Amino acid sequence: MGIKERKERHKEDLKARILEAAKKLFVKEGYEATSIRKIAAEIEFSPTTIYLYYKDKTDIAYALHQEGFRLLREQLGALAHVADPFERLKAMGRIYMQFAVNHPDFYELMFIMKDPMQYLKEHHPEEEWPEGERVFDGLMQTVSACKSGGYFPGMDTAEVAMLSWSVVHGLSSLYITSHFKHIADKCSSYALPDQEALLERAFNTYVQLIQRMH
Amino acid sequence: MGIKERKERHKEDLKARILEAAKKLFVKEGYEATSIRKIAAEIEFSPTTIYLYYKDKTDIAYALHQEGFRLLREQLGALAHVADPFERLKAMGRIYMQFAVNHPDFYELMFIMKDPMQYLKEHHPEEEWPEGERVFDGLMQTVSACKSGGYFPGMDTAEVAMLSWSVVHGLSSLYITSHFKHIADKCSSYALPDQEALLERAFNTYVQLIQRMH
DNA sequence: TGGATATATTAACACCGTTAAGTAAGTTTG
DNA sequence: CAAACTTACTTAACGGTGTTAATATATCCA
Repeated sequence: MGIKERKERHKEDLKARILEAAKKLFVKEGYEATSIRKIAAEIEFSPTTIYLYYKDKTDIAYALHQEGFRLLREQLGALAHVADPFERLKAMGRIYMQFAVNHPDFYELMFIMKDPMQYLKEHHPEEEWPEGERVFDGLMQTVSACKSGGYFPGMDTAEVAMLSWSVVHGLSSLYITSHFKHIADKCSSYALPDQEALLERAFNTYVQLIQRMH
Repeated sequence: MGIKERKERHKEDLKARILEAAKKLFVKEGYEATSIRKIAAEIEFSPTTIYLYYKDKTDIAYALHQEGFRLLREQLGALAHVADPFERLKAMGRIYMQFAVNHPDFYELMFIMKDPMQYLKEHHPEEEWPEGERVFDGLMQTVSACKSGGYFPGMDTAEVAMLSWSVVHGLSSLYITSHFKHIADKCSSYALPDQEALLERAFNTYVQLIQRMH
């Protein structure tokens, strides 16, 4: 029943097909609901086969997290057209938050959940996190360029980068975990409080703050 | 075998004893490892008894989250002695982050995990979150007092409050989920990067920004 | 051809949250 | 007083989870 005629099909790289199936389930039903057994059923293999290609579930979590970073970098690619460093910094924040809003499950896996970081601890004990470092480097470079343009005088580049990341992550994660929703009514003096508009406005407040450091 | 002589002991309020046991396990082993069965074993009752006092596990999660808020408000009590609103705002941020560092499991339950918010959606559909609102109100009042003192001219109180919360939450949560750890080496130009010191420095950068809005 | 090697399988372990059904004790009521 | 009812708790079970051990099957190479 399916377990027979699968062999005829291209079995090119089973590891890739497993990840593909995992991604499909993950996007549709979230991480928790993406069980090893369901992944196995999706590709019509026995559950234990998964373990021949991935050590355990956190291994798959990390692979999905990498997938998410590919997607994020794709979005960040639009920044290449923004010459002015301060405009680039602002656009970066907006794209980051946009990504969080559009792909909350991926965002969760990349920046909220502990599983992928746990994988790192066991497989790259030297505290390496290539995906995160790469994006953070881009942020550092942009902040550095802003400094060259007279922004952030007397401030440490890394500290400004960390703070900026924390701002957009704080906003994004409180939105995703729906913590914002429950205090949104206190935040909008007028009319209905569109969630995403609130994020935008809070971010603009941050932009106002750093704009004056010029 | 224990199931006999328990009745002699004070059974005052079993619901409270369940929560007590849950809290003990939770503090020692974290949320995931705190299973209904373990809680039941701890108080020497059958697992199903738990369900006579708590609807399901997210119900217990919410109770623990409330416990965490009691603890946080206790820490925030020290703010009563800080008269100057801007100093109070700074102290508030530091106490908040200190709480996250000292009680990461509670912090996770209160501000990172979805379970307690899920409970809210089912039991208080009117978007109420008393614990969160209470703390956020305190923040709003402090920001408002700062405005009266000339800070944040022309800025919206709620937006500044949201941003400030996002800053300390962003820093705290990235620290707890150990995302910071993996880019810490890029942040400290010199010597070993004490994690908590990094948080402090990034927060100070934020303070620098808002200090100039005066 | 025969043996090693890789690949996939079945069966099982030890958990989990949760529900249905049953039991024993205490309380109310005729 | 005894029967009916209620309360508090239990046992048993369902359907799921991640993961490991043991087993089979097919492929490749000597």
